[in-house]
Amino acid sequence: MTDRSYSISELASEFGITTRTIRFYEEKGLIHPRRQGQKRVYSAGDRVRIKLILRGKRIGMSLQESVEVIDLYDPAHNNRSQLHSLIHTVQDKRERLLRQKRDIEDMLAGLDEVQALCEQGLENAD
Amino acid sequence: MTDRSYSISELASEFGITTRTIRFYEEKGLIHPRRQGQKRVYSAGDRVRIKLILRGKRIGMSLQESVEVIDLYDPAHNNRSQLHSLIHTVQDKRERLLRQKRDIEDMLAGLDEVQALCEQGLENAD
DNA sequence: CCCATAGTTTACGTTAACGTAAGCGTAGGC
DNA sequence: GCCTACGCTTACGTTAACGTAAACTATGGG
Repeated sequence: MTDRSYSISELASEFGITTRTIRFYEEKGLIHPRRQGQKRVYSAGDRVRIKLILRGKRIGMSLQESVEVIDLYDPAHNNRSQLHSLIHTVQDKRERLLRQKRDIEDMLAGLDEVQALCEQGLENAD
Repeated sequence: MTDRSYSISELASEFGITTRTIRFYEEKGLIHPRRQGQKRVYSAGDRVRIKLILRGKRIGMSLQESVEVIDLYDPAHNNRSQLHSLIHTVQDKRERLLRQKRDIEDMLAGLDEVQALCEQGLENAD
């Protein structure tokens, strides 16, 4: 069920992006769909990678940065020779994410205030 | 105390950006420092605006989007004729921020797993 | 007096992340 | 047999957000 495959336009419409974008991601080495003749065929894994890339984009990561994070999950990178530096990388990412989370919470608090002022303004306008 | 003024290089070094960046923000209409002769003089308010712009950048907002949010706090925009659309805008921003927050939390959870695997790998390597 | 420091303007260069257009192949339906 | 939909490659265009360089001004110190 999870091993079905997808066409490029199928994924494009699912994620609300263009086929050009998907080909661009391949051009940049972010995904590696296999081929049937000329045509690209995407696996469930390819689909997840795209999903994760888009998640990264939503929180302001560059494509390269997203892939960097995604590849952390890849066991291939888990050769013990680099486990320590990997942990360090993870720690860096975590700190940046926590800061972003604080930034977002601050901004949400600001929006709360604005909204309160708005509603107050509406009441007084009666 | 909060009404002191700042030179361009002072703010640049405080925020870890270049003077070019600050002038660029002015060029784009994001800030409007006053002048003493030729020289730009920044108020505490200008400083806060820059700070907020950089906060927006950290969470992946464009400069225009940041200013849009910052201007929500500006009472000048609070003419009741547009209070409803303002509330709508606030609601939109809020939803996007909440989604970003979820994205970040998901990613943090992923990092937790990676780290756990790393530490496990280090133990087994003994 | 001269130099170093900090500031200014103008203008061309650069990178990321696609958009857009041209020109072509191919498989299915009427 | 031809059209339509979908896909492919190649290549130039575009926008945001600055970087970088050149050439000039102002000023305080030694």
